[in-house]
Amino acid sequence: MAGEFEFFWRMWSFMGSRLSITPPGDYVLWRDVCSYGYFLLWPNFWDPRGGTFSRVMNLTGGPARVTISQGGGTRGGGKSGRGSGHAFGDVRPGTALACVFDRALTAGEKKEVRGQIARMLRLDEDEAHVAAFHKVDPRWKKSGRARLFRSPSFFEDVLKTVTSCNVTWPGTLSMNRRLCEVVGEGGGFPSARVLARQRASLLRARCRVGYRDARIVELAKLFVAGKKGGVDSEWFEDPATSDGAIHRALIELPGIGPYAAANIMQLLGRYSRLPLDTESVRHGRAVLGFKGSSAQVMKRVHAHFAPFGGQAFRSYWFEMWVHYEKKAGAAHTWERDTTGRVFTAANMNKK
DNA sequence: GGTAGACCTGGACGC
DNA sequence: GCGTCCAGGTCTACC
Repeated sequence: MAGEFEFFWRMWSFMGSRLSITPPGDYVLWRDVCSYGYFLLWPNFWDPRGGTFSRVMNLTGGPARVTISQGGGTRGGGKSGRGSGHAFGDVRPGTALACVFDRALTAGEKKEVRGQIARMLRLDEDEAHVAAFHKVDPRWKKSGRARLFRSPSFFEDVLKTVTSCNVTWPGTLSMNRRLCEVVGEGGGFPSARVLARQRASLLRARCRVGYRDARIVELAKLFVAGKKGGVDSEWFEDPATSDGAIHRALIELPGIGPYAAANIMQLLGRYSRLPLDTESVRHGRAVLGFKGSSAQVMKRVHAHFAPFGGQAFRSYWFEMWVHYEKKAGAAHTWERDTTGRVFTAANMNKK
């Protein structure tokens, strides 16, 4: 009997789990994943030829790699008329998402990973939510753009934002890759618990995070402390918490200033504030035609998008994203290690 | 409240 | 191959 049990246990472990997730009726994987720069940051990987997204997920029973496709994630030429050049571009919106894992998951892990995938892909933003945005800014109704890719956890979103501050985009790519390779379990993004145990000097030397080292460890410790005097993720994710309270709490965190706080707020689905940075100034000058000092252009960009109210960030972002795509091609065609390194305005200007 | 300078890394550039 | 300069947002000190 013991031999039979071992045989079945081995077989069960060897076979990877599969999940089917029904997204909102207008959901398009290639459009809604390749909508924000974080889809290019490790451990995330978008395969522009296959139309699949994969990464290592941190689960209770250990790391597990998932590959997500919609309508099979087929290869080859398509007839989408969207310029995708891929069959996955023709997938009917709302088609079920197929999630394939590299190991068997327990029932508890399946529930856990469904929540993480829903967060990452913004599956909570249903058709009515999208329509509310398009009502305010109809420019994006035809393309259906509305959802912005984010991380499976609030902690990863905060860390990714910290690694995007005061550094050029290739530096952000490098820091995220090294954090996953050096500290992450099984190549996944390091959890708060793991990072809280690290020495700042190790993060600086091996992950090349520079002066952010101590701030990252401090942030991780705050997330581990949670409700006990630290960062209570549930409170931040609770729609009942006011924008003002969240902004005040974020600014108090180490390494989080006005730009990072506004960016984390959009990652929490709160789109009223604009994370204005040097890219915004370039956009203000190059696309909107604003003149003056950086501070003056920033003020004008802010005023320009103010009429969009609670949707300001998405109007601002898609305007800038479309500008990137005009220069570098559609985002779902970007290779992480080539176009994905140079798509920002700062790099395109150098060209 | 506004401003200046330090903080680090990686890439570009000149020699 | 080496040295120098620059971009990038946050934090602190100072006015």
